[in-house]
Amino acid sequence: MTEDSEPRPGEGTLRLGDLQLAILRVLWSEGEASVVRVHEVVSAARGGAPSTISTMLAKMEARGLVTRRKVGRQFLWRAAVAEDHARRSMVEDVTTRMFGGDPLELLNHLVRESEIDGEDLDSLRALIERRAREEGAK
Amino acid sequence: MTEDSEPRPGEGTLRLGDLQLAILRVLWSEGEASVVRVHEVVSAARGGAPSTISTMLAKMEARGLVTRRKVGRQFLWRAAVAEDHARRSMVEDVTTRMFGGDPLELLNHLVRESEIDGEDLDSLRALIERRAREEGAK
DNA sequence: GCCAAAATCCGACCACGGTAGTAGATCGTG
DNA sequence: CACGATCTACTACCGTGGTCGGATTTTGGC
Repeated sequence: MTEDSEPRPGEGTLRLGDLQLAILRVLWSEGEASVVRVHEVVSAARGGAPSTISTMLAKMEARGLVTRRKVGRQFLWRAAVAEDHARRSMVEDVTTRMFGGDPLELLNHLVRESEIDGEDLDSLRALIERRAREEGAK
Repeated sequence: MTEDSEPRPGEGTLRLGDLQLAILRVLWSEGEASVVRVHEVVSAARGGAPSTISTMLAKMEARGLVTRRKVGRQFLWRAAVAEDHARRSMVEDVTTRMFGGDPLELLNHLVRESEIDGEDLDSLRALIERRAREEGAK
């Protein structure tokens, strides 16, 4: 048991800040990226110095959100949490915090409050039918 | 124009911490409540000293999230943001951050990933039909 | 009128996201 | 070999959520 002592980020709700999310998005879409590369993409949308990215990446590594690997004179960074996991976690968070933990309530809210046109309604119907079939066949 | 100089909390996405949300929940459900009353309810679920509630309430007043009114020897606090507004804002936030701002993507995610049984599927269908009627009659 | 109880206010801390300046290490090239 | 270009690491700050202890104010009762 020499490894595996870092706290896995799977437990508990992971809360990501804006910068963290922006960094993760680059990592998710590119697989691996250097600080310079991440900065290139992130700064285009929101500005900031390279050292800001570097510092944040270090903090995120400490929390087990990313890993790094030395290649030549630089590091290549990689996300340690899947985009899907982040999405799931964030949706679960808002569900718990604002809808008593009931996803159906959130669904209800979305259908009522969102800007949805007839076409969207159709694809939503299709979605439900697909899910109903899976449910029936289980 | 002697009043109305506090920044209205309607602009921008309002991000609420756990304690803030817990406090607001009490205020939403009771209309008005004293620090002691809020503490009574909140501490039951998560502990904490009365002064913690008091301090947080003060910070929240500075941000325009709550208002207060003197009654006898104590203050009665009242939420300045509607529960509905908070819900909408939080859902919009996660939609923007994780689903490219497209509510339909979030809907999709929920139908795919949530624990939903046949009955839920039925009420969801009803929801959509109702919305479709409104949409058609507009 | 005075005191104990009740409630509030004030100042202090910690954790963490975000931001960056600057120093240190490394490498390619003239 | 030395120098400038790259990259990374270190340190320091600010804002804000969260947490209190303790001082202060207000009151009701004796």
